[in-house]
Amino acid sequence: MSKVSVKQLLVLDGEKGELVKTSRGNGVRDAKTLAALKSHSEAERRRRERINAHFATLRGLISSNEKMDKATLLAEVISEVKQMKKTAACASEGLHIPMDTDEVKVEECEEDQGSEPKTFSLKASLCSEYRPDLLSDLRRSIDGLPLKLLRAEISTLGGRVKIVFFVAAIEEKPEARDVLMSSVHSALTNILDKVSASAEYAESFFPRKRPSASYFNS
Amino acid sequence: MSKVSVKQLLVLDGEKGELVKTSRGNGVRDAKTLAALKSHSEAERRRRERINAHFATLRGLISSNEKMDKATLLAEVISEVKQMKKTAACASEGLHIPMDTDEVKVEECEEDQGSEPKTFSLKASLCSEYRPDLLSDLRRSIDGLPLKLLRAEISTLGGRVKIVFFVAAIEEKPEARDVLMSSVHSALTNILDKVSASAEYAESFFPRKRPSASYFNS
DNA sequence: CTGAACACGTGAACC
DNA sequence: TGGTTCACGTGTTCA
Repeated sequence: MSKVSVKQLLVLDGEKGELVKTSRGNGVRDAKTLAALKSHSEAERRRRERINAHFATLRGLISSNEKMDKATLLAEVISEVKQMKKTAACASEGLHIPMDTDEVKVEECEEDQGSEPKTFSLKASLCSEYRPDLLSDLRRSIDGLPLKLLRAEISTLGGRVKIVFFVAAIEEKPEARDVLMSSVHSALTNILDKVSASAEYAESFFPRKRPSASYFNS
Repeated sequence: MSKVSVKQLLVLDGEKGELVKTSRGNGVRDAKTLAALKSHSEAERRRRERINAHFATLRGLISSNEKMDKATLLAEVISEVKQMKKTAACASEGLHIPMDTDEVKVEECEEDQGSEPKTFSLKASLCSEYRPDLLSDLRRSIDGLPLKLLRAEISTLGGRVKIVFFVAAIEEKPEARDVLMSSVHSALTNILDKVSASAEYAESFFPRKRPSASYFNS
């Protein structure tokens, strides 16, 4: 172990709060460790400022206009996010409105009965941020599968898009259904991943290493 | 001020990390202050646990599946909340709902200033009954014009569709604007005529009014 | 060895 | 006066 194990006493003067060394056994080698300690505390201070800036931002974002405890602020944020996710899911389910959560869903539709050969229908949906090649990618993925596209619905809202399409497949074997459903699912998931990869816009604006050019104060 | 101002030296043993008092000048009166100190540290510990529990909850709520820094986690939460608020506001107010009357509209957007070459933006919209080849017809029309498609919004409701798209054009001459606008308008009108031609019989049943999209008006 | 990230205990301020 | 919240410096650990 690389424990430093400095055999010395660090004496904290309770009156002035200064830290003085009582170098026991060796001379003045504390210049380095002192500098290290200082940079350490400064780094920690920067970290604190970063986090607290985000806290301040959250305070501004939360509808409540009272000043809150850090903990209760987080609790408020949590409940608000939960509520928003719930209503978003509701809106996305009932109406076909693309809400905030990216998702892909594949479910079985009603059985096509009586027709020969036997077919079954799927309802697949993809909800994501829009990107230019989304539709062509989607078409390519669908074309690559043994499916017949029955109907498709596309809706957009504020840069987001929800695509629902209904496809039919010939049922060769009963066990082929799940395979097909999962392959549809993975095809859509790939598209969704490609979206989030290409739209990787970083809203991060915190200088990693900068001699503290006055963060912000509001 | 009720400064305690204990005149004593606190000696930190660097080897074991223990904190020992070297009571300077007075005896062992720390029984009370020690208890207070302990309860203080315990309270602070509880506070930390509370906050960190909320951090953990947020980690679970955020869609990202990586484990993140506290600060980045907060940043992520902030951006998600912002996004949610944006789409929520958009959904409640600015929805482009396909209404009862077929129409095509072409209007000028805000001027793009400062960019070279000079461009200007148009907002064109088409609202009609849906038919299968509508989108491909539209795309063909748009591709035939000297326009750059900036953004398009498609929304559907009950078999009707409204398509709004924003295009930019290079402004060669000032008088070319009106020419271009009218050509866009006629292109869309042609598409709309083709739609109503294929669904002509339905027009006689619903001359003018329709059950409108009432459930968007909360 | 430097740096980043965390938990901890403590001083200060505010009911 | 305690009780509670915050900021700070520090020890520790990991990459």
